[in-house]
Amino acid sequence: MEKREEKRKSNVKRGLWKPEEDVILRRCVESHGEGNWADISRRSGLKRSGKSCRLRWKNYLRPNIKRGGMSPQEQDLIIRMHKLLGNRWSLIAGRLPGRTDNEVKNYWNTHLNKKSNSRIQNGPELVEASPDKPVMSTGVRQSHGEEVTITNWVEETNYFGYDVCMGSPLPLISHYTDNLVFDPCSAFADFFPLL
DNA sequence: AAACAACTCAACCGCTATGAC
DNA sequence: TGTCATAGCGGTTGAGTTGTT
Repeated sequence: MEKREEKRKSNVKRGLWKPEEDVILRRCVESHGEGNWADISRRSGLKRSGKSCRLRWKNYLRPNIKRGGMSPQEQDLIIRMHKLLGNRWSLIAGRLPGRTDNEVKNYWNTHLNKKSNSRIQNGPELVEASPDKPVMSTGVRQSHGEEVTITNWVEETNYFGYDVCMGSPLPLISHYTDNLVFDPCSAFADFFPLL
């Protein structure tokens, strides 16, 4: 029997979460804490895998989660970060308070991918990151692509000089007044924490 | 109103990283 | 050092929704 078929026939529940399941999971996490998802899965009595519980909590139930449409600032930041990092959704989401990697990824695939492509077509040729050919490496997941030196990366992306995404000589630090400021210093610290 | 296509997004899958033993 | 269990990540799927003919 196929592995996948075996899983489907097991008694682990899958599919959309019901509101009552959310309530149970929330109570369980609040009383036992985040972390041991296999244990939470057992304690909750929900026939969900630990993995499924973790995902549901992380993407929908945890406090301070932000739902709804992306602001123009958020869109802009996603495009810029994607230009630098490629499909490193968790890193990108880390700079968007209240947004999850899954949400950022979905938003990119459904909305911004086209927008970004059209910008690239209309603008000058740019260095582009991709999962296959990352412009830089964070050193967090070395299995993804080859390492490049910081110097090469700065040269390739023109990181500290120009707006890489738009291909125009705009300063990277935006004028936005909220916390969605693309600050190269903090971004650099995120990417190279040991330097 | 019905049929079909296109889109959206929640959830799942497979893989890698990490930590405990 | 090797093995196992678990967490986390990115890619993919598929059900539901919306738009078009």
